[in-house]
Amino acid sequence: MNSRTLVEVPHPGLREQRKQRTRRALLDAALGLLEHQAFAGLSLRQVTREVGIVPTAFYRHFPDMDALGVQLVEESIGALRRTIRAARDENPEYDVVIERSVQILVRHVHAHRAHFRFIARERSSGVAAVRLAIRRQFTLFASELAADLRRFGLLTHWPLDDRLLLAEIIVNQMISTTEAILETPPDEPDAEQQVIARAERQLHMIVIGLSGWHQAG
Amino acid sequence: MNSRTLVEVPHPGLREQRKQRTRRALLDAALGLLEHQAFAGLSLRQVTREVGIVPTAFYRHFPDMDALGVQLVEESIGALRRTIRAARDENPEYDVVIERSVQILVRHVHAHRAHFRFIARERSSGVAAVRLAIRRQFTLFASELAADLRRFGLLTHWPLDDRLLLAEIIVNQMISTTEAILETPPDEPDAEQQVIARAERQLHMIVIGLSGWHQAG
DNA sequence: TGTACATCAGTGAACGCGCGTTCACTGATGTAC
DNA sequence: TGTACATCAGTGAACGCGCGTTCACTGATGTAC
Repeated sequence: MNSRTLVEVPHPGLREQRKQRTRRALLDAALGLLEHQAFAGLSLRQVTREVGIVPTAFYRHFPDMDALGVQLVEESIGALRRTIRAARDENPEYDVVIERSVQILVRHVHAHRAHFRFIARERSSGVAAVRLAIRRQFTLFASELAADLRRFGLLTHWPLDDRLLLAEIIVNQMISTTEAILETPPDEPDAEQQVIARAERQLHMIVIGLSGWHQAG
Repeated sequence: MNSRTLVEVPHPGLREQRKQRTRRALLDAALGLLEHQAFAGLSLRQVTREVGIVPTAFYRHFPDMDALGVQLVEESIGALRRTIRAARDENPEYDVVIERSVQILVRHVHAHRAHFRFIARERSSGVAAVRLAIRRQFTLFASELAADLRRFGLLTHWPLDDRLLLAEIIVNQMISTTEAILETPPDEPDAEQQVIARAERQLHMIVIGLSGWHQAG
């Protein structure tokens, strides 16, 4: 199997390398333009102009703009989910998970600001294909979180359904936090620190406050 | 003052009546078209075509499409806020407020489905003027709720800041619930009943679960 | 290694379309006397 | 009540513009021998 792969792809090939570079440039150009406009308002001609190729060359890479948008969703949320999963695996003790999770979210939003702005904006508006792709990823997120919550030890006596409801609340809260981070000016660390502090306290309120709920309620 | 008003506007005048009817028709036509597309993609010509007037006549009513969008935001959220405030005033006992609030939300989403879809979609994307108008209304909502929470008796010993954080969590949760209701097909009451049941349980988890938090945490 | 042919990323002209906005206009409604 | 003028919501032609998509093409890269 290894040798077969080597035979089929000895090295990518100069032409293929250049093609991949152009494809990447189209995705990055779109992402850059999406900082200041909605995906629905983004034209094929704008993107190719930004890259420096002729509009018709776009069709060598994507059948239409929708396909480019779905690709952006998949690489954005894919990277986020992989990193958050990995971080949760590294920190199985529930009492540091909240601080760590907020830190991870903040770091990710900084590192992939454009991707997150795109996701936040297209989440509930715009092109149907893009919106559905985003929604599916968030559902996956919540169910992964529900499974992990169990491992934290606090909520093992809860029914599965209630852990899922709680996971949804947390995901909603983190989406809202992401939007708040994106809205703080990049040059105001104080404003952002305040957003972070608020997010941590809100997650504490939800998770720790609710840990005793089934006895109390 | 009364007589002055009567003198100035004895009756609206035939021409003024017709103008207001056309203005209303423009707003309603836009709302109808927004069921199936984003505001940023809505053209002045589409709206006037729907109403049956010539594109240039649009300028007799609004300086541009942005102004029409902001007007839609204000009438949508204005109506919602007034009704929810009134309902809370009618039901000062905190233990019925959750069920009542969810009922009110559901009834409103049904009665003003198009308005709510518009708000949900434009909340985080699209035109800046519209987005900012929506955000301001939600902030007002949360601070009104924080004030009312105090009156329910449960949270009087909490610091003001924490009541505000909790109010934000609840508003986020209700926005999320609204989006879930909008996504259930109108002809599937079972699916919607499930959304309602989940929303009520999640609000219970937040409000009742957290009421003992300051002692426990 | 050298040659002859195939592939295919990117080119450039052309198309028809819907857009926002301008402008001078029309004719019903409103107002002053 | 009747007349003469003012207002102004809606008209219709025209404009320049950016759009997505088609098509035949070019020339560098890849492949078979």
